[in-house]
Amino acid sequence: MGRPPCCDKSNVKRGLWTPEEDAKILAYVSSHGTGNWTLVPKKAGLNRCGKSCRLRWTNYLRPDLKHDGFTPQEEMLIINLHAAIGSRWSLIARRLPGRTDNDVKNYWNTKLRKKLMKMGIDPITHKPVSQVLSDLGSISTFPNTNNQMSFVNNASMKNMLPTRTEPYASQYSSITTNTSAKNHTKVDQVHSLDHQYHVFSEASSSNSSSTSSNIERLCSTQSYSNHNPQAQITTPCSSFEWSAFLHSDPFIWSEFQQLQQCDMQMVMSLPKPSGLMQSGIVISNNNDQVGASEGSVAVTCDPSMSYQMKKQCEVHSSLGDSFVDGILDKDSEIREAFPNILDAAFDY
DNA sequence: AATAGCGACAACCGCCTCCAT
DNA sequence: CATGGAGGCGGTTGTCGCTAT
Repeated sequence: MGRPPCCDKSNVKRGLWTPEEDAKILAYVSSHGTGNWTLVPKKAGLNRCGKSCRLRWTNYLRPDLKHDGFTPQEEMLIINLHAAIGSRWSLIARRLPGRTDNDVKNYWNTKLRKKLMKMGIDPITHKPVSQVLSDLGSISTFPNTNNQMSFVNNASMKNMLPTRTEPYASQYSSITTNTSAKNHTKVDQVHSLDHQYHVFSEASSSNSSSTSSNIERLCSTQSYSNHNPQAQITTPCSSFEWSAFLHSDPFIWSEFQQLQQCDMQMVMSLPKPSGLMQSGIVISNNNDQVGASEGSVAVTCDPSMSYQMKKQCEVHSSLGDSFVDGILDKDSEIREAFPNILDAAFDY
């Protein structure tokens, strides 16, 4: 026995909205405000589902929405937040004023995912494709090796594989002597990211008794590392350096240089930029790229800029009011209490 | 000129969470 | 404490317009 529908689907209009319908919603909201969307269609004189009205308002009609294209800074933020928290579009959208979760999701699916794949980065794991392939190759418990081939045969994968020689494949292969890593099952490797996201879900539950412990487990950029054997042994002094990867590719490197020249003020003026510090962005104090921790992207800026960003991060972190902010705040606390925590090797 | 293919984006669907009762 | 409903969310589908053939 399922839940009854919120409205009579057969009698409500569906599909694209007309300007007249938009006007009715705007008029209704301007005089009554939002809330109780099930009553909106009736009161506003619309033959639409209340849920549909709410979506139309939140995704399109809201006056604070931006309808222009995404800026490079916004792109960067989306990529890094996606690397940190996965496809939690609403959380990501909250970091982008004027953007909705639908906007971000669509932009990711149509543009950014393809862009990353062209760069040779797996958009799901945010790892270099060669490493993803080597991870797959190392999983001997696959029923048959055709799985790997079907992965490679994916059209998009074909496009990116021959485009570059990726330097880190050998570097990753050189770090397989860690015994703790060997103790992990292959299944663990496959599901390490899934696990991370699962724990995020658990932690986001307000009444979960394990919330605090989960947050503590997640509250640093090592959340990947803690559960990913390969990442674990590469951080913080990973032999793989993103900077080398970025430098090695003229296309990518020129894009980063362009980004570097862009005005970072926009990023810094975001309501809660503290996410930058935790979502994988590593800010360098000099003009040389520094090796970012595994799964992150390094962004350079001049020292004063870096200081300003860090400063602002500190300010905003104290104002955190969301789940992510909670995690980030906790991270800051732990970093202060255990300044060397990122230097410690994790062994589970 | 017709049309197939594709990308972008709007909208929908169904599940989940939260909260009022 | 249990339950039902509203709203939130992520994944998927539909539609439109542009481009290549």
